[in-house]
Formats: sequence, structure tokens, C-alpha cells
Amino acid sequence: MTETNPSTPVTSGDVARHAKVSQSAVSRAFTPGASISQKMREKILKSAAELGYRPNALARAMISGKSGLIAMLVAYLDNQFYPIMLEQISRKLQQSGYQVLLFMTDPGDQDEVVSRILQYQVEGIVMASATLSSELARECARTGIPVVLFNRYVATSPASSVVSDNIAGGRLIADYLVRGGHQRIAFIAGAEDSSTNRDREAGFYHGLAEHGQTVFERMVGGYSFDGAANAARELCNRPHGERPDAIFVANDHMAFSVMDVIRDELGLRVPKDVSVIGYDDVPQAAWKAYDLTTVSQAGAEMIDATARLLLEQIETGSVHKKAAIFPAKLVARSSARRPSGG
Amino acid sequence: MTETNPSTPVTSGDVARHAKVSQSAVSRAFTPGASISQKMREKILKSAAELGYRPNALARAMISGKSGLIAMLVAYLDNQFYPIMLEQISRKLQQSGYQVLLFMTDPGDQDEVVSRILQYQVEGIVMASATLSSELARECARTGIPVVLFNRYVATSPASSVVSDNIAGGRLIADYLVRGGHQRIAFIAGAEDSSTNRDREAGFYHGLAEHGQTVFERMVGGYSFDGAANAARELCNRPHGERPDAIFVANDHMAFSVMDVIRDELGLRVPKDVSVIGYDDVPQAAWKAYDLTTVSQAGAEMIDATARLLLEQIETGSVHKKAAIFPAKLVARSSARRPSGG
DNA sequence: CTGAAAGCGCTTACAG
DNA sequence: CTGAAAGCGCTTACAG
Repeated sequence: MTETNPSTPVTSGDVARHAKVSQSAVSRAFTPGASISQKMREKILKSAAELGYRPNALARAMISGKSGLIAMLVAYLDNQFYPIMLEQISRKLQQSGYQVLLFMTDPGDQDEVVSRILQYQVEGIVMASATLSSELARECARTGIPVVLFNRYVATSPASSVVSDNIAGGRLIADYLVRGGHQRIAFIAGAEDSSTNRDREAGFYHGLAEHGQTVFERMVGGYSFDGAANAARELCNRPHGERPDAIFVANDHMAFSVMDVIRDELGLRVPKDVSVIGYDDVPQAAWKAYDLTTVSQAGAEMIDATARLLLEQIETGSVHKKAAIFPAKLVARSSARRPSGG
Repeated sequence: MTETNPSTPVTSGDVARHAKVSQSAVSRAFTPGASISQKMREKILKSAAELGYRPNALARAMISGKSGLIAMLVAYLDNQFYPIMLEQISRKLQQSGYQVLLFMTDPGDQDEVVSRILQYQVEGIVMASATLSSELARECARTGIPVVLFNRYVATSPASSVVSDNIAGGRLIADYLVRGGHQRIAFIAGAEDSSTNRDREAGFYHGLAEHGQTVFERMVGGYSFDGAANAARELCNRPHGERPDAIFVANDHMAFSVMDVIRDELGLRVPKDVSVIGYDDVPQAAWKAYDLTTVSQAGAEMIDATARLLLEQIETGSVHKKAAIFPAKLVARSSARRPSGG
């Protein structure tokens, strides 16, 4: 059952010949708002349908200088937060007439990725990948391609960014844990070079300090499931009194791993022996088997803002650096002891 | 901090002028294997670097007829199975020099999506979305664009497909549950029009029949979290003896929801009161809070096969219909009572 | 409103 | 090995 390229693609010239009109007319028939008579457009559309013609988006991009392509850079999709935003942002951009060119980034091939993105003449870039090659930022600024960093912030970069208030979020957690009566509050960090981790940690320490506490112990989980499990083991495989009575884990993805270790491996109870709080409020945080107390980022608003920032810059043809910050909200579930009273 | 399009893009002509060579020479310098002297290439590369030149992939696509673009159609990313495969296939295609154009499909805008895909001159299509517009399949066959259906099969479609043996998988589950001593075995279906559900269900019923059993009751969850929860409620909110003692849930994503309802809402124990088995073996199935018995699809192999089938057809320029079927494997965890003995 | 023509930035025969 | 030239399939001034 093999068929070799059945038909050479139909071009606007073919349609023109078939409809006995000029090639320009065919082009106009497919350009919204072009000056063409109703009658002519109908004739052309009919011919086009008969021949199965579709305009070549690449040719259009060439001549118009607008590819309709937006690059999305993502590092990994195992943390649910990213697939969800990828899905939503993609839908939004599609609705606005753009297409998403997906780039899975690798710590390795930075230059290669930068090169590919630019070769495809994308009109904008969304970066949800932690590793921002500074070369990419620079090249984009040079070329006038707007870049929006999603869920990260780089002070020295000319790129716009959309984040939630991770400092406030960290502080909310500290406050909640202290008011919950915890005495030995630990922290499991994500990737230490990420702005999310930096801000959550800073806010958290500040919050503790406001209550006269300091962090009981700090480990690094690197935003990975296994990294978090190791951190949890080291932290909690100790007698009562030497282990934390609460842990703030820098994101939900790691928090699930931490809860597994605490409950299943070490046989401790959550929150009775150890309270656990995560960050992101991914869908699984609401799953009853975890029922994770966490901080919700204003996901929908962040997604909207990302699309808006990007499209606005593309359409006006000017690149601004803007930073949109959305409020964070604590979602109290059962994985952390609740403050009594108040 | 606004900067308006700083520099007009650098073209091969600019580089040619700067290096005092012909434009064709510049093109050759960037074409692997082109006939050009070492000396000339170096001179050109140097000029290109100075000017910040990068070849325009769209222009190349126009003239060469190869866009380097592959469309991936995905319906939703909340079931982990899909983000993971999206990530892996994307990486594989990128490594082979292709770029992924992402299309989030909507039950609504079928024609619109079809049209966009074809306009972008993609060289191949991966469909991981359930809704295959038959128009897309037909158009692609006409145009000679290879299509690979991932994790689904449509007998009447000219598209290739990569699936695991869902019939065998369903049978494995029936066998395992019966041997585990279950007497009232229920089924919660996914999307009834999907080939995965159809095959898993068929295999499951066959397996039951081989042991002289029939399904105790059948509900439909539609592959959605909420749909599954409702099904579980109806099935299990009854006295012992009237409710199933085991449920095969057509995918893991729904199985988590079912376990939540059974344990948390209804206060029953898993597997003591009800055994639960899922399908897919997504990462979360191994999370200790669920520890879900499930059937593992040969994910890595399926991903490899998808990329291979597609690239092979692209590179040979001929479209075959091929169906790759991979074995399914039962992964025994603790959510279902294990067969005793042997 | 309509058509002929130029041109987007490349690749690739074709001569030399 | 190198360059001049044609051409990929469109959009868009420019005349009429």
C-alpha cells in the first residue's frame, strides 16, 4: 500500500488558470479585507475548492515578513505545571492566528536551539525553560523579537516576564506554618539558580524571621522527584525532636515525593508528625491521597498575560520590557496542620 | 525601555557583499556537503558571524520544498501520558533536524486545524489526538504527507499507527483479577469511540469469558477525572455484595480519581474492599499514595517507532500504511489483590 | 475592482 | 570550485 507523491501541490497560479483570472486576484480572494468583488471572490473560491488549493503559509511569511510562528521553549514536562500552561498558551495563541513551534531545551545544545529559533523567523518567544541562554536574549533584542519569560525573571535580561509573587507566597507559607504551631520548620529547595526558588526561599525566610524563627534545616531537591525524595530521607529519618515538624517544599512536584517518603518509607504521619506544604497548586495537589496544602499561582491570569504581552509587542512592532506580577494565594488542605483559632 | 526593530535582518546578499563573494557562495557555505573550498567557506563564515547572519529557514523551505516542520496534534495534556510522549517525540524529531509545530485540537474547529496544518507545508503529522478528522487523513493522502497515529488505530484510515496491544493488555487484567479471586469485576470505560478503549474492553471481556466470568457492571468515565469519579460513586456507594470487588479502569488518569472516591469519599479500602487496576503506567502510578497496579505500554518503543515510521516515509518520499504493535505488560503493585500461590 | 510586475531570501542546475 | 540566473509561491504597490 505505497503511494508516491500523488499530486504536485496546487498553487495560486493553478487556481488562476482554472478560474481564468490573474494570480493576484487569487491572492486577494484569500486575503481578508482585500479589494475584490464579491463575484470574483466566489468564482475563485469555487475553483480553489475544486482543485483543493490552500495558500502556502511559508510563501506568505516570506513576502509579508510575518511567519505567524511563536516559539515556546520548555525544559521538561513531568511537572504538571508546564504541560498545563503549554496547553493553555498554545490554545490562546492559536485562537489569535499564531502557531506554536515547540522547542524542548536541553542543558546541552543552547546555541543550536537559539540558531534554530531564529532561522524560523518566529515573531515571538515564550520561555518556560529555566535555562535562558543569554545569547538568545541578546540576539532577540538585536532582531527585535519580543521574548516573554514565563514563571521566571532575569533582572539583567531585556525580556519581559510574567511571574506570580513568589516572595509573598513564601512568606504566606512561613506565616501559616508558624501560626500552625510548628517549631522546627525545614525547607527543601528547588533549582538553586531559578528565580522561583530564590524568591520563594527569600520570602519564606523573611516570613520566619518576622515570627522570630529561622529555618530548621535546608536541603536541595533541584525540582526533581528523586532529589526531593533523598532530601526528605535525610531530613526525616531521625528520631522525633531531631527531625523537622514541618517542611516547605519548593514545588508540588517535589512535595508529592516528600510525602511518599515520609508516609510510606518512614511510616510517619502527615501532618501529625510532619506538615508538608508545596507550591504551584497543580491538579494533583487536590487529589485526595495527597490533599496538599500549597500556594496557588494565578495560572489563568499568568497565561493570559503572557499571550497579551507577546501579541501586543508583535502587533505594535516594538519591544518593551515589562514585568507582570500576580498575587499568590495559600490553599489550605490537610497536609499541614492548620493554625488553631483565628 | 522601548526599542523599535533595531536592524533589518541580515541576508545572504549582505554577507556576500561583505565577504566579496557571490550570494550563491554564501548559500553553499551553509549547505553541508556543498562544493566549496575550505578557504572560501571560512571567509564567508567569518563575515556571517560578524554580521550576525543566519539562513532564513522559510526561504530554504520554499525553494527546497522541505519545511523541516512536523505537526503534532494533541487534544489535552492533563493525562500525563501525553505530555511525556510529546516531550520525547519532540526531542527525537529535533535531534533529526525537524521542528515540531504544535496543534492543540478542539472538538470544534476541525477544518480550521486541518487547513492550518496544510498551509504550513508540514512534512509529516503525528496525531495523538483522539479526534481524527477524516478530512485531514484524506487530504494528507492526497498530498502525500505521512501521518502516524500515536496510541490509536483507525482501520479505515490510510494513516500508519503505533499502538500497544490493548487487547492483550485487557486480557492480562481480566486474568489477573480472576486469579486474584475476584467475583464481581466491573469496568469503567474511557471514551467509547476510542480504539484504546474498544480494544482494552474487548480484551478484558474475552479474558473474563475464558474464566467463565462476565463483567459485573460497566460504567463510562470518558477518560476524564470527573467522569470516573461519578462512575466510581455509582458503582461503589452500595452495601458489600452489591458493589464490585474489583474495577478495571480504562486508564490510570481515571483510576486515581476512582481510588480517591473509594477510599476518601466512601471510606472503603483498596484493595481489601475493592481492587483497582488502571492502564498506561504513567509516572504517578508508581507514587506510593496510589501504588497502582496497571498495564505498562512500551512507551519508549512506541515513541521510537513513531519517529522512525514518520522519518522513514519523509525521507523516502513514499507513504505506506504500517501498523506497529507493541506488547503490553502487567505491572503488579498494591492496588489490586494479588493472585495467591503460583 | 483587476492585472502585470517586482521582489521576499534562499537553492540549485548551468556554464565556465 | 565559483558566479549569474532562474524560480519556489506568494503579497503588494502601481497603473489602468
